[in-house]
Amino acid sequence: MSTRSRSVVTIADVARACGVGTMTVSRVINGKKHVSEEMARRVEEAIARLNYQPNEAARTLKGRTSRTIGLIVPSLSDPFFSQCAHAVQQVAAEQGYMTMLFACEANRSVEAEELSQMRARNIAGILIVPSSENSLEQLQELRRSGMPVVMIDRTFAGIDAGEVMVENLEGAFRATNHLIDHGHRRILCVGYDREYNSIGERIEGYKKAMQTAGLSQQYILVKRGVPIGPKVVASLRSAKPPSAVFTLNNVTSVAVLSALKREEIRIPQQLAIIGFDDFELASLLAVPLTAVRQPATELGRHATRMLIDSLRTGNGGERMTSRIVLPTELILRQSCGCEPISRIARPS
Amino acid sequence: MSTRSRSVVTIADVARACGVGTMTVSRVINGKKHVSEEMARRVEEAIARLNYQPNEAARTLKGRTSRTIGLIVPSLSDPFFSQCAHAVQQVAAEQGYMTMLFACEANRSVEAEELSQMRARNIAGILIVPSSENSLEQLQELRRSGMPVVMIDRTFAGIDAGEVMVENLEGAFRATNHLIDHGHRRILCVGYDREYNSIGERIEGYKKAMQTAGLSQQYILVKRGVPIGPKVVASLRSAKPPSAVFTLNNVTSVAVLSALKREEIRIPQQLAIIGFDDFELASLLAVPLTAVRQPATELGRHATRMLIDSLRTGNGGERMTSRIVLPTELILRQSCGCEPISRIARPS
DNA sequence: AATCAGCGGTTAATCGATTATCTAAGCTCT
DNA sequence: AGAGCTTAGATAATCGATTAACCGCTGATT
Repeated sequence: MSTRSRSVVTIADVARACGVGTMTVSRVINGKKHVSEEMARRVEEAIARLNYQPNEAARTLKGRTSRTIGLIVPSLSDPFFSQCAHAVQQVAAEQGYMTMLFACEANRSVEAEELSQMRARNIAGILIVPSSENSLEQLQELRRSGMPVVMIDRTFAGIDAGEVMVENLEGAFRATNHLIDHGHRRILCVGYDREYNSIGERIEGYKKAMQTAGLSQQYILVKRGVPIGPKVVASLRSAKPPSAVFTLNNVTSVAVLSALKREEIRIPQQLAIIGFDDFELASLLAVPLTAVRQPATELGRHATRMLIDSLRTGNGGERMTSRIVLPTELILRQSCGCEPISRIARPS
Repeated sequence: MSTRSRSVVTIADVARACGVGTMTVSRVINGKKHVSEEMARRVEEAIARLNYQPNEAARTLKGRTSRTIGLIVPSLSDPFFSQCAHAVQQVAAEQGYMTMLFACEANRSVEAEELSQMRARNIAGILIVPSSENSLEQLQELRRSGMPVVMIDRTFAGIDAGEVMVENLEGAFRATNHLIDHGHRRILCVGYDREYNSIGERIEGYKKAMQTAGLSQQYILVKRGVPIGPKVVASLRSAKPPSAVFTLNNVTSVAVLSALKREEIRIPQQLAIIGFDDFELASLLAVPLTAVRQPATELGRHATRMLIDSLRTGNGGERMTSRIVLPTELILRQSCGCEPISRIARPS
């Protein structure tokens, strides 16, 4: 017994307890060869008895890489991202990796700081839902130093990283067409900023549908932080009021719905609405929201597998331009004018 | 130029570039004394030029503790926890700490694994919303080894850790009384398991209100995973059907609302409902939900400050039985029979 | 009989930053 | 002038696990 009360059990303590060298213990821990079964049993017994646990910092320092992947999402309050994060954590855990989860809250300096931490902490690889162009350079530098990177949901051009996306254009196209099929002619496209390509693709989908139908396009696109609901309400009082809106994401849908409720505007009679990105409570809303569902869980799963693959094969140093694009699904509810299913099923 | 292309810039590289010893560089990085301003400038310039970043693993190994706190929550899909996590991350970042966020998804073995990782990674301190009694022993052991621990939202008896809670009993008492004030006599208390003391306290609040009013209590308490909505619906067809329900948390509220909607049961006419734990979309629901709001952000803030305080003062080794209890707030909407405010404000 | 291969194990170097200890120089004060 | 103190910096030990290099032994090969 030394005087040190820190009670940190090291590999040397275990070795001493068994009367062997540290290398032998290390071999047992890492399942390497050249250890007799008998010895392995003794060592394992000692590990259990002393409640020894390898110091991750030491392992990382020597091994140059931790068995940890970093996940950066813009926000945890958006269920789309939290669902995604959940999937990442599950798959990573199955594969023996820990996940460090960071929410940058769409703050570019926070995101930069987090990326910088990734390098400092010898993260094995990065999963990111990039939220600011500013990080591009930093990501590129990480790529150059051999760090595998997979981008989820959004991508930046000019960076050699994996990509896992959804069919934004197609989803938006179908959503817009659904409104057109319901007889709407003046359809407003609403959303926050267009700094992410995913939003851009959705806008393209809307545009394509409108053009194909020979309709003129109407937009309300604002910067993050600008209240968007009131603008939509105001547009209803304009000369050519829209009869329907297509909201470009979750947050927008909620913002618009709030404003419409506040103003007691009837959905879908006065204004129909269809949103990109579905969420759990969408079906319990005053008027259940028709929405384009994104496969958040699948997105997270695929991205994690892609990252871990390139970790395993060690080709993070090479090009890693895999790209997976997942389909979306249009969930029909009542906000676009479809008949409520329950009414059809059981007329009262 | 050596042959190593790993491109890891070390403190030695920086020192060499300035023609000084590593100690000097280290002093500059950590803002210690005994370095001339002139020298400090040169070193900082070299750090910037070489894009040097201290290796966190090495720092941790030597310093015995990382500037990282671990946060374990049961789930990320529950907005209460994600809001809380957000607050933790913010406060921690302000204080120069990183947050490792883990979601255990109420899985006890995952929680155990995560706690074990905490120790292996020399986490400075732990914030936890404990979800399984099984972790108690593990937490106690971590406490004994001097690791500061703060429990959020729920606590376990017999563990010497900080606690940041809400006034569960009081909140539930007021909620139940609100229903009683509306003339309800048969009030059903519904929720998942009672393995957390926070749920237990809410039940106590309900019980106290009912007893005080001389009413008899009715419960539906099920294990996690059991569908609870149908049970509530079934109770309406019993001999003594409840006229109101008090749901013990977020998840329960949503489950019950779903079932009521499916069965087309009118709220609050056929059944009034009041929930513990408010959420963003509560006001946009078909019938806006009256709920007991918990100060999730404040909870996270206080817990983080408490943890970092004990990290600073280094009294994590001592007793750390601080306890903060935050008040709740009853948010009146329409699910309990109150007049819709908008109707009052502007009769149409 | 001599060499070789593999097994089971030890010793010591290493990863990168921190830090105790030490040297040298500059300064004040009697 | 020399003791005493502060400043500026160097050297080397240290944290705990991994791993290259090495050693002695046994049994097989030629």
